[in-house]
Formats: sequence, structure tokens, C-alpha cells
Amino acid sequence: MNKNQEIALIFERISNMLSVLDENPFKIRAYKKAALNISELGEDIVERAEQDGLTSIPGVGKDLAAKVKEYIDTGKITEYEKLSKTVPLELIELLRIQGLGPKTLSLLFKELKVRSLSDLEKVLDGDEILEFRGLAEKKIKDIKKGISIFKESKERTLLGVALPISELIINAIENIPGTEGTVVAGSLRRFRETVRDIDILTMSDNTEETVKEFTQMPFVKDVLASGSTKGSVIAGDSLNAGIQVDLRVVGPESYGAALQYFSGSKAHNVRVRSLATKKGLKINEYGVYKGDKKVAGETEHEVYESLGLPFIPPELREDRGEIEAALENTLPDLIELSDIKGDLHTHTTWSDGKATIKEMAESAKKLGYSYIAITDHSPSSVIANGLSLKRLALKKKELEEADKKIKGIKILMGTEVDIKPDGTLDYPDKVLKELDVVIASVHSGFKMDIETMTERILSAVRNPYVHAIGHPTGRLINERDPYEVDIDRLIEAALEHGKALEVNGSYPRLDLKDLHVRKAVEAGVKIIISTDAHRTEQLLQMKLGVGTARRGWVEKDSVLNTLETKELLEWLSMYR
DNA sequence: GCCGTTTTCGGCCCGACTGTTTTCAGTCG
Repeated sequence: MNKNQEIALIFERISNMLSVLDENPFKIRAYKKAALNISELGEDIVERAEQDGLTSIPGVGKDLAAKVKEYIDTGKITEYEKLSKTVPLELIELLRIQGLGPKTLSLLFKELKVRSLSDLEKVLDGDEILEFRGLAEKKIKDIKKGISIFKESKERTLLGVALPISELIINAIENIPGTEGTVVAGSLRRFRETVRDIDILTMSDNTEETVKEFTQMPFVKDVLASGSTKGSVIAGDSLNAGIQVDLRVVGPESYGAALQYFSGSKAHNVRVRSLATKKGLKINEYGVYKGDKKVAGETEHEVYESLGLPFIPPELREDRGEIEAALENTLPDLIELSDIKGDLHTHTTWSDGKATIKEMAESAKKLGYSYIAITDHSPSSVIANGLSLKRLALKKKELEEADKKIKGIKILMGTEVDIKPDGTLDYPDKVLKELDVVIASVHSGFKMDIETMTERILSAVRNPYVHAIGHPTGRLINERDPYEVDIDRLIEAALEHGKALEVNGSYPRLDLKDLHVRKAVEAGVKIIISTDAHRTEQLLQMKLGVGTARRGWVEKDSVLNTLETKELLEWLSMYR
């Protein structure tokens, strides 16, 4: 964890501690907001402090700047140390329990000395609890249910897992008579790399009945809420067990306002609303109002238009400067999935893939691609059945034959070559020179200090025959942290040597991630968006890669695999 | 605790659902 993340975590905890102590809610929010902005800063906070610019971080004023400074200088924040003595860390963890909020927890903490999960469970089973106002039988039962969900709770669900599930549910809802326009909203629509729940919006002429039918669907294990416009359920084993699915049902006159509202993010919506207030408008999920008069609501476009803004694509709605860009009319013209002309990172049965060259190429052709690069592993990746020089030659022969046979798509001979711990590549230069596409990646020796790892990857960037660095930070979301690499230096070197960085669309990776991609393209670095497909259906993960790139404000011009075959081949051959 | 082309003080997004509140508080998103 770097200093930014450490400080963000402490502020987040302070916020939670204050909420359990029932402090000023705006102070609580102030700490949360500062935590978010510091964690997304994209710049070393120590450097920012040295330039005396801490208060230039949104949400960081004089007080919080002093606390950041204190942490940098002493490794401690006195306020946090003090609060920790009163409010145990284990207690604020309990805020994640559904149905148990800060008010109740505060009461249990102050009156019944609850300090941990086991304390809480004991208290809920005891008699004393029944003395408390607002904590009758049903509420206690709800909290107990929350505890059991909390105990089973997994980490946030991966985008690539949640998206297909949302499509199944959308289909099921569309089959309810009278529904129309069922779409995904929330963080899933924004293509966040992980999601906490699945938000779905639909229109219906009988909202109550639609919610009711939704809560009775076969995949539902638990119903958390069921009202006239909103239902909330927990999915059972037939889907991704434990994930929460929320449905909102509105009429057509409010569809756009509701979609805008439920797509979030929260931070984006707060900005949108305060903008509305300044213009003398009021905005909620039913529409935009001037006094009692509704001025917008049917479409998202008109909601933004009523505020004097152009439409803001969902992937940008994170309050990362999109409001300002919209006001100045400088929003990026984001890349579309249909701009992609081919996939430059795929595997076949020659290494650890499950499909042959021919099968991969034919699937790529069906997607309308003009080219596909087959980039199997190099010998050091033993587990992945990396190709020896001899097998590489044999593969080349098969690939050339397939290329002749299959018309309408160019099959490129490539490799995903290992960057070995000493920074050398797993094939000699004279071999790399003969390949159409060379992607260099780290697959072993992850535990290195940042200096060594960065140098290791930079030596691959400097190799004249490397085209791109594959999954540059090596993370596996929810499973493995990224290795330590100085992204800024990597970007600088990629720019200097004219090399591309990959946005790997494989859903456990999504690497580079949104904030890093944005940094790279803003610096002028070209990227490739690829799937790392090991089977034909994984070629469809391009959608996730493009979504991640869109979250990184990427335009078509920054992406090499939007080039037509001829232009791409020209670019690739610059390194020969 | 932050922030300011309406404010350096007084705001800080807004509504649905639930429970036990007979008019509203807590939780959630």
C-alpha cells in the first residue's frame, strides 16, 4: 500500500468511527470524500505535500491537510490514534452488516458495550436488547439475517461475472407483460471493475405487479425490500449466490431521470444536483423541475441538456473532471467497441489456450475483425506450455497455412514473451525480429521492490522488437495485488520509445486499470486493447477492455487496434 | 470538515422502504 492508500484508509476509518459516535454527519462525509479523492489522486501525495498543494485536492482543507502532513512526517495521525482508543476497529467493520447502520450501532456500543461481532451476536440473543426503543423483534431478526450475509460475504463481484448475470435477469424481466426498456444501471453500467450489486431499471404500466413478479423469480433466495416502485433481493445458488439485485420500476415520463439517477456514481450525482440547484432547478429520479413545472425526464439526454450540459457517457460519471469538461464542452469522444478492428493478444492450444489457431481466427472473423494476432507463451512459462524455438517454428508453419486458407482476416504471428527477472526476454532478438507482434509480460518473480521491477519492465520497453507491454501491473482483481511498478516511469519510457501499453480486457485483470490508462493516453502513449483470450468465447471480453478504456477517457486515436490492417502493419513494422 | 460569480457563515442531494413512529427515524442507494 502506498501513502495515498494508507491515508485514504485512515480517513475512511475516522469517518466510520465518527459515525458510530453519532457525530456531525457533514464532518463524517467530509472525511469520506477526502478519502476517496486521495485514493484516486494519481500522484504521490508526498510529492503533492512537498509542493505545498495539499489543499488543492478537492475535499481537503486546512485541517485535513495538516493531518496528511502529520502522517507524512510522523507516520501517525493523532486524531486517529485517539479515536481508535475509544472505538475499536472491529466495531466499525460491523457497519458493513445490512440493516445495521451507525445509529443503531452507536446505541449498541454506548449502551450495551458491543465492541465486536461476537458481542453483537450475544446481545441480539439476550433479553436486554428488547428494552430498546426501535429495536423490536423484526428488526433484530433483520440484523441477524444481515450478520449471516456478512459472514458469507465475499468481496465485490467482478464486472465480467456480474455483466452476464445482469443480462439473464434483464431477459427475465422483459418477459413480464407490460415491461419495456429494461436496462442495467449502477456501477455495472459504468463498467466499474467490480460491483457490489446489480441495479436494473425498467418501465412498466403496472409497477407494483412488476416488482412483485421480480421478487418471486426462481433465482431469488431472500427478499430485502418490495414496494410499489422498488424491489431488492439476494440471489441464490442458481446465479452468483449472495449478490444483491435491485430493481426500480418507473413510468416512461421519468425513465431518463431514473436512469441518470440510478447510474450514479453518487459523487457524480451530488455534483449534478448542486449544479441544478445553482440554476434554480430541482432534480430527482422522476425528473428535473423548475418550481412545480417538470422540464425534463423522459431521456437522459434531456436531463443533462436541461442543466446546460452535453450527454455524459456513464463510464465517465465518477466526478473525475467530467462535469468540468462537460461545462467547457471538452468531453472526450470516447472509443466504441465497433471501432476495434482486431485482437492483438490471444492464445491457442499451442500453449495454454483451448482453441486452435483456425478456431480463434474464424471466431475473430465472425466478430467482424480484420486481423487477429496469435500470441502464445514463451518457454519460461512452463506451466502455460510455453513454446520452445522448435515448436515456435512449427506453429509458424501452421499459422501461415491457416492464414492462406481463411479469407477475410489477417492472422498475425506473435508471442507473449516473458520478461525474465533480470529484465531480459525469453526469446533472443533474432527470433523476436521475425514475429509480427511481440507483447512482453511479467509472469513470475512478482515480489520485487519497485525500483528493480520498474527497471525490469523498462528493459523490455527498450528492446527494439517489443511492441507492447502486456497487463503492465500484473494484478488479479480480488486475488493478487499488482506488483510494484512505477507507472509514471513506465508511461514516460513507453512514450520515449514509442511503445504501446496494453489494456487487458480479461475480467480478472482489466490491466491497465481506468486511472492508469487515462494517465497513459494523456501523456500521449498509444494503447492496445486486447482480450488475452484462451478460448473463442473470451474474445467477447473486448467489451470489458473497451469499457475500461472508456473509463480512462480513451479516444479512438490512442488505440492501435482501431487501425485498418495496412496501417497497423506499418506501425508494427517500425520495430523491425 | 469543506466551501463560496448569490455566502468567510451557513449551508452541505434526495427519495423509497421498513418498522412500530400514530407523524417519524433509520437505513440504503
